[in-house]
Amino acid sequence: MNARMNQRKNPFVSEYLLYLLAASSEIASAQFHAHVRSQGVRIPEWRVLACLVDAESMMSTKLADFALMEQSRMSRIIDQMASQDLVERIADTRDKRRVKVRLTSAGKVLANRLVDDARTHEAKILSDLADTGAARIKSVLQSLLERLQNDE
Amino acid sequence: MNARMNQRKNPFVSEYLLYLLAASSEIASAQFHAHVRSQGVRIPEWRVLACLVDAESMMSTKLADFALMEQSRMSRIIDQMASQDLVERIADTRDKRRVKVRLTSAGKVLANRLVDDARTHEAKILSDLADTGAARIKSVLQSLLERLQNDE
DNA sequence: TGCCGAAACATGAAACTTCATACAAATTGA
DNA sequence: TCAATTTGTATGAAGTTTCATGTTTCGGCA
Repeated sequence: MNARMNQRKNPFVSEYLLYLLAASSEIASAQFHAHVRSQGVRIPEWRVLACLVDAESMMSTKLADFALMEQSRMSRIIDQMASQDLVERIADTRDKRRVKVRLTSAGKVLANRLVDDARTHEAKILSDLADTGAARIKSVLQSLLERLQNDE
Repeated sequence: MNARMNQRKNPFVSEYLLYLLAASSEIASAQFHAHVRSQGVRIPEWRVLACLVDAESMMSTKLADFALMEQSRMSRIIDQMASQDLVERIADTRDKRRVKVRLTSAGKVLANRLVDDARTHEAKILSDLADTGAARIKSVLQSLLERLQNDE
């Protein structure tokens, strides 16, 4: 099923950093995403839940930024989540252009449940990696992100 | 402008492995993807080019697998690339169900050019990372991928 | 203050992706 | 051998995402 075996046949792609990143992300996420969907939650919704779980509320643009999606898409995701009573839009009285988004109590319950599942799943991956050169993967990625952000 | 700054505000997400992977991939790729688009090539097409650059030809299903996309989507991408004369479908005489895809000579030219650009871009990222804990990122990701593949 | 450009969101229309399924060819195994 | 199953690919219809743009509200500054 999954790609990237027979690396020998693809010298370029199988050693190309951006491919390794995309493939790792894709494959690693696939397992958990299946779980998310089995709970009736779509991936973009899960991202919103995950971003809001630690924040009282967040401006919709910033949410889009964190959740790695376009503003217009975020706008529609919020629509859908609002109609499921998972989040609500709050007017910002300081700046009337802004819309803050926050979890409803049903949203919080769902978000906390999924975040727990995510932590469990992550722990499993990390423990599989424990005896591997990949053990420090999180800090490696954090450094990469930091660098990437500095030169844009 | 990109997310993930102010990590303090998002304890969960900013330390969650799958998020770090997705964000790194997304952000790191964004720069190069802009270049790809500026050449009139869409991202899925670039992936196909990159996968084929080292292979004489590849079965369409395997191509979808490598390029991290669904079979039905790949089928349509191939349509479009074929109509641009970048790839061609070849019947497999051994197994008539199969369709092999290979680059046309125009496709090869484009693929080689973009792969060169990709290598240059990658070298730049890696050299920015040289003095960082992230320097061994490629082998870290390769280990991760290997592990991920073993337990599916 | 009043004007102008920018920022935050929302939304229609076009484009793209997914899902389910269809069809054909190969393989299995009774 | 041949029915049943699996594999490889294509495609319609439904759903989603993007792009361009509209509206509203801010902020800067002459």
